[in-house]
Amino acid sequence: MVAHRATGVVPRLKSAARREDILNHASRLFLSYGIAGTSTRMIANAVGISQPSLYAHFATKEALTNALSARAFASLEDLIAKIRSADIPAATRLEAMIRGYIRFALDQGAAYRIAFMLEGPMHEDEAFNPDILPGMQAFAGFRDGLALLQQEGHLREGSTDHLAQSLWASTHGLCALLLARPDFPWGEIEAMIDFHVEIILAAYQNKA
Amino acid sequence: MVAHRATGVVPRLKSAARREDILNHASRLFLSYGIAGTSTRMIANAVGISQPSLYAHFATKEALTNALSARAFASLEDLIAKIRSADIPAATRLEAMIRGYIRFALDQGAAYRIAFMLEGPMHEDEAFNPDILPGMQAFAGFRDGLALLQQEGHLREGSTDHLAQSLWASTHGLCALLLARPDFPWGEIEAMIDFHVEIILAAYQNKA
DNA sequence: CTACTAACCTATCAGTGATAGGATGACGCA
DNA sequence: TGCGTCATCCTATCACTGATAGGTTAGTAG
Repeated sequence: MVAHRATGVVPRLKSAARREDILNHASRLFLSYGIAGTSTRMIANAVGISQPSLYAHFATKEALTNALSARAFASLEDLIAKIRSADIPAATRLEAMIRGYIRFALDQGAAYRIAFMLEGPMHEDEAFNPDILPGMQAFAGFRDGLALLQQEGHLREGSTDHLAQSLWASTHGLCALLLARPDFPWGEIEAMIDFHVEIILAAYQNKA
Repeated sequence: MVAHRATGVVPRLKSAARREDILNHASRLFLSYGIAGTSTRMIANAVGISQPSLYAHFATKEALTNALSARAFASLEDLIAKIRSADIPAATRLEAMIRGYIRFALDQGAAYRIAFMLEGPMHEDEAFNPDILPGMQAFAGFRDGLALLQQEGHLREGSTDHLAQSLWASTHGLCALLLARPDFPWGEIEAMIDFHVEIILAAYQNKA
């Protein structure tokens, strides 16, 4: 763990490269030990720099976690955009989006947690945290995709906002529980996901 | 905040009473400052005892939060049991359970978070945490209620376990998002809840 | 060769959860 | 009444956390 520093082998890096380096190590540590269970010293040690050096790149530990979340959600946004414009039948596009979302949440557990499962602001009138924006943008893409499906008649009628939020909630619920309670007796997880997706599709899709 | 200690007014209490006292203050503080944002010293100060004295009642801070969760979930279990045996038409019992669940989650936000939203064990093979059991028992009651409804023909067919977990996920999803992201532009929250409940009922209820 | 700047360091801070070991007060029993 | 016993509660302290202050070093432009 101290290999780098002991041998003084760590090269000085341009700020941007070092920043990516930090994010990569932090991401790996968060997955192993959780966010609260990973200290800034652990991250710095893994990178091979001193703990205060982290603060040249991120103002706080929270900023670091938010940056990590932002990076991951940029890829979710890509994923959703790709599915929206993909050459697949509109009828199966909703399923692709839902399955893509679930896969992303389980794969990028740490990032997903940061964006949607951490303790939020305590008072509703608090300032909106702009670092959370990437998650919100991904959701906006999701919503727009639904709006399009609705226009094409593949989504049930009703307020698109309500539908998007409700569908989001139903999908998020499974992701959140699987991430928060992996020790729950879920049975076969893939089967559970299939079951849930099927019910969601039946509930939100237009079967006309 | 230091009123008690400064005046030496705090009486010695029998262990059980002091324990309840601690839980009550901790619950209030958790709601205001979050779990991570509430230190053991804040709790001790509010109660009017020294910080180490907490450890006579709870082995760790986590044990305290778990106890708080357990206490709250006992009341959720009561609520569900009450609804199950209540003199209401079987057709509306599902809706009552879902709405009761949502109301509980939003009212007892801190307890709900502890049971279902905190960082769980990192490795699936880790020992099952018995302090989480109350939440699991409440879920078991929920599941049994669904099994009964299914027998009576008010729930769609299929694996009761899958149905319970899926319905749980859908309901939990909304609760979790509302708790984690109160700053999201939800619009009118009550309307959102109504909308979601309606969709859930249509998806899981047997309309025969 | 010098001056500047970004990268990086050591030393230290207040605050955290948790532990060790001593003081105090109530209650049962002689 | 006096004496032990034991639960309650304390002060002092631990290792560790996130964060800050201020000095050092390496690369680079002139």
